[in-house]
Amino acid sequence: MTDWQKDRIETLDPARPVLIAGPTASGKSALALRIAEAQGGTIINADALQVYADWRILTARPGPDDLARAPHALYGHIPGTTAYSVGDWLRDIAPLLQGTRPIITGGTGLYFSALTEGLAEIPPTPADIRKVADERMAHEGPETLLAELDAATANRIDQQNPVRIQRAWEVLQATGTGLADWQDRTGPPLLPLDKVQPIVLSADRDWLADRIVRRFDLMHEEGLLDEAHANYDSFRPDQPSAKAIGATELMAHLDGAMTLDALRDTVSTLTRQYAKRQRSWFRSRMSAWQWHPCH
RNA sequence: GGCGAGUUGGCGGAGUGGUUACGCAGCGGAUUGCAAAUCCGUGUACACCGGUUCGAUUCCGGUACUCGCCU
Repeated sequence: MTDWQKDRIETLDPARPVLIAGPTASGKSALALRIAEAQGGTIINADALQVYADWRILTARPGPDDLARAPHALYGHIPGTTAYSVGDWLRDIAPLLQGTRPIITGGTGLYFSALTEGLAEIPPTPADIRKVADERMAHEGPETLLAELDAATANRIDQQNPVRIQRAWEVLQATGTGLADWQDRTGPPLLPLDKVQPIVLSADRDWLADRIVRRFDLMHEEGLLDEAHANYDSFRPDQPSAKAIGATELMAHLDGAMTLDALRDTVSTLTRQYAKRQRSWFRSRMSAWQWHPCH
């Protein structure tokens, strides 16, 4: 165990929940594991892609050895073909907060913000409405759906962002109430910040970039290509788990359309860019958290 | 040695006598339900030296380098 981790853990109250956010490849999982072993607790996933059953290696989900060291929850519990969102995650995590002390770990800023700041209780979008929305977006374009929104919502959302428009349209369509109205009635959070020990790991840009490349090599050694082969036949680029960075690229590699070196470069670049977006979220939305350098 | 083509920002790649090409990467940002998603913002670069011109990355000459063909 490295010194900073040991020092950090000793300051933690074993009775209170711990939240660990941080950019990809910063060592969140390792820290969570050590906290669980030292103080007890259940490690709960707060990563949007690690909930999926396929792509265990690619998404850096804990493996059998890790699972044996401490109780884990919400990892790989959703089929890669099933849609999943922050709302689903909040509903999944709610009952777990009653049990043993939670150690919530992940890189999805939206999930943490929803958990500690609250999320409007909007019913999930029915599959048929999603389908219509997808088709209309493709054929008629976002402008058409934007024009059908209520004024309050249209004013609030980013009108240049097609997925924002589609979400707002789906909510209005499915519930008859505008997204803005729903958001204005947002209830209290499941886990307010003052009830938890929130940690953000911060990593030096270059240090992380190097880790990201090395992690690809580790994944490769661990059997990334085997995992890709196993997923090959059922792979659909539009299924939810296909959003994992590297999934479509891995398929391209198996098809002979991309060399291993190109795959490595591409995945590293995409991952670095993802880490940058994470940093943006953390900086702007988690300034009240306890920031801690991870190296 | 001769002839020809070329030399544009980190990379790729248009173009013009005087106003931002653009794409990628990089950097910054937004983000209350597909978030590892999606979106927004951000670069005076025109090989070098002269000449013509009110003005040259763009025209002319030379130099250097690159590529091709020839000897």
